[in-house]
Amino acid sequence: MSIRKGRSVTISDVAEAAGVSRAAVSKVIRNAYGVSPGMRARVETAIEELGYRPSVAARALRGSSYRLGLETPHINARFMGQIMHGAKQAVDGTPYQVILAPADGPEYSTLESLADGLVDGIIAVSPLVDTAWLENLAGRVPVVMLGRHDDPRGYDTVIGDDHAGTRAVMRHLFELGHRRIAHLTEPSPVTAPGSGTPHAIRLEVYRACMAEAGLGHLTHVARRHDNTVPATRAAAELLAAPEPPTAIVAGHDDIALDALDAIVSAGMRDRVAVVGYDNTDLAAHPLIDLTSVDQQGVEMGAQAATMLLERLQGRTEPRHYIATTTLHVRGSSIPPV
Amino acid sequence: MSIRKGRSVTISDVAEAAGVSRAAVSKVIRNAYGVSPGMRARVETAIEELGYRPSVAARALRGSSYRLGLETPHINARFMGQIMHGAKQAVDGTPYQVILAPADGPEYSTLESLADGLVDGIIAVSPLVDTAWLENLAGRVPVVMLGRHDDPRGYDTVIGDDHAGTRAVMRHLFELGHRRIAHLTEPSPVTAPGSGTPHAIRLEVYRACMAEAGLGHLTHVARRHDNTVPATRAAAELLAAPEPPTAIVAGHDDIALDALDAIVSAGMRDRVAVVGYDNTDLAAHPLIDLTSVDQQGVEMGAQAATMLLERLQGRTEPRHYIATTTLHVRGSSIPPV
DNA sequence: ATGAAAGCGCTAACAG
DNA sequence: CTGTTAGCGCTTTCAT
Repeated sequence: MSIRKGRSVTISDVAEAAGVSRAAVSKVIRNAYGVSPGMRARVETAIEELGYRPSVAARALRGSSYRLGLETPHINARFMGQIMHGAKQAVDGTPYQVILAPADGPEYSTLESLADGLVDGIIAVSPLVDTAWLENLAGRVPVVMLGRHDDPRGYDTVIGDDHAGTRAVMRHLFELGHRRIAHLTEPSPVTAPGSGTPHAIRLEVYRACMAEAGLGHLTHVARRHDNTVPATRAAAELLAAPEPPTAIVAGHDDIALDALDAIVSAGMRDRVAVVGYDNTDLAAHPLIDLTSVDQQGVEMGAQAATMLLERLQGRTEPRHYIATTTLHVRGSSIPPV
Repeated sequence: MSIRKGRSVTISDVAEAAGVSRAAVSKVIRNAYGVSPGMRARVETAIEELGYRPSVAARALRGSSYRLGLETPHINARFMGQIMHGAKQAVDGTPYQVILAPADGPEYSTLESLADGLVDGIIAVSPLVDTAWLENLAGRVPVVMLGRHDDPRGYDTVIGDDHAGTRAVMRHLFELGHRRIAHLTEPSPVTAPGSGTPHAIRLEVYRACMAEAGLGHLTHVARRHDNTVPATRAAAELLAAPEPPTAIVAGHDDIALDALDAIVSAGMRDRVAVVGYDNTDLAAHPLIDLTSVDQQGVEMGAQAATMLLERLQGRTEPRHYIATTTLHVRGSSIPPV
């Protein structure tokens, strides 16, 4: 917190002030082996007095930046908050920091730009990028992917149990007596069959459950579309059908909120059930009161960051973590009328 | 998008492949003056073929990282989304990118760590840091501060018109007939009188309006407290009073949501009005339907980023932007019973 | 218009 | 235990 003017103080300044070599200062700031207590003390004093802060750029060029990058698609933003929280928690007490790189468009470019030497490791939610491409990326910098149901060798993964979570939702709705259940989800690329994205799996499980219950003919999948059809409109269209669904299974809570919006706007508040996914903070709000699947976002974020730290410490075998899910039943899942 | 193995390709590799000097490659990638079309073409081809990406660390060490840092306190997260969006929009088409640095605890350290050579400029929301300290920081790297009503020379500011916004809220409530109006806001440090933070100003204006209306004796300020008293509880206490307020003016929308939570839980849904601030996306949701002050968060973010870009291009005189406010009246501001 | 060369601030061998 | 040295990949004078 010392205040200094002008060009910033470098490791040489500290070395000079403490009467030691730059290497010695470097060792001190990295807690490296081989520094006498006396020297350490003098160096630390000098650092303090000069208000020295190591240049991230220089460190990164030579070794580590001590930054972990979290790529966050703005989609599903509320869930990302949980991830973020967990990740920060996990790096607490380490020299590492988490920075966020918001991905607007193509995820490739955001990931590349993170890998361009800015960070020592990457946590990302990029369901659509190619596995081979990711393996390659992971060869240059440690990578943990969130929400990928693939089984890669080069990077770690953290996923929720989308099968169990979705089955719990369907069972719950069936038990309530619902038969005409629709699924409202993300645009096709993210839900393409076999793509292995969480949303693709939720969709598959939805279909499977409907079929198993002998309700295959009532299967109905609606999607929002980027920049053209917001989820609210997709939901409204669902509700305007001659025989509207009695329950809507939303791909995640943000979509569920939009579904609720459409339902309320259509004056069908107590005729259509809604279930979300992620159990974001809003779900518990009494005005929303949304039944939702909790997949431990905070824990997922923490695991992801921890895995990255392990990689940074030398682990090379891949690890894959699966978070358990819990259905939180709230007021939005009413029985059919 | 080319895929390569092993150690990443450097500027030397490109230079060699194109049969030119490294300096030439550097000029090409920076669009600098003094490259023949022929050379440019060959270099670009080589870059493409090799999948070359400049190292951010190396560039930063020597000049710019082409990264703009946005420090975001997790408080008031929904508003930050607007800022973020605007900032990204503003850097679109420039070589710059926005990265986020979430500030958990002391803002000083997050700011420092951004300034440690990671970014070329900083946008921050740090109401509590010392002006002199900030001026110093701004001497090392361009800084734009959001929500600071001070008049600094070294950095730029972007603020909303908190006076006008809050006056609009109070006028609206008075016109509805409210007299017993409470204010629910952030913990004291951020609302300390004279601190010049947006929340301090909103509080002052609230007090002033109450006094001007001859209602000084009904002034009632409640606060949430970090980690001890959530806003929901502070609101609940307000409602439990013998003569509860008929309207609650919340410091921002997230607090307003908590107030609504408490009100609904207390079964006082149609007896207490609530007004928020920031007009976040949720305010318009029919289940929330929150009257709120719009202070153009997206525009604020865009302005902030633009100002940073201007600084990076050489501007040195400070600029200060004030966003206008608009009150969006919705269902949450009911008249007193 | 092009290239050679000198660093930016730091870390990692390697000597002493 | 401590210091010397050689770069990391890039930008930037300054010659040519």
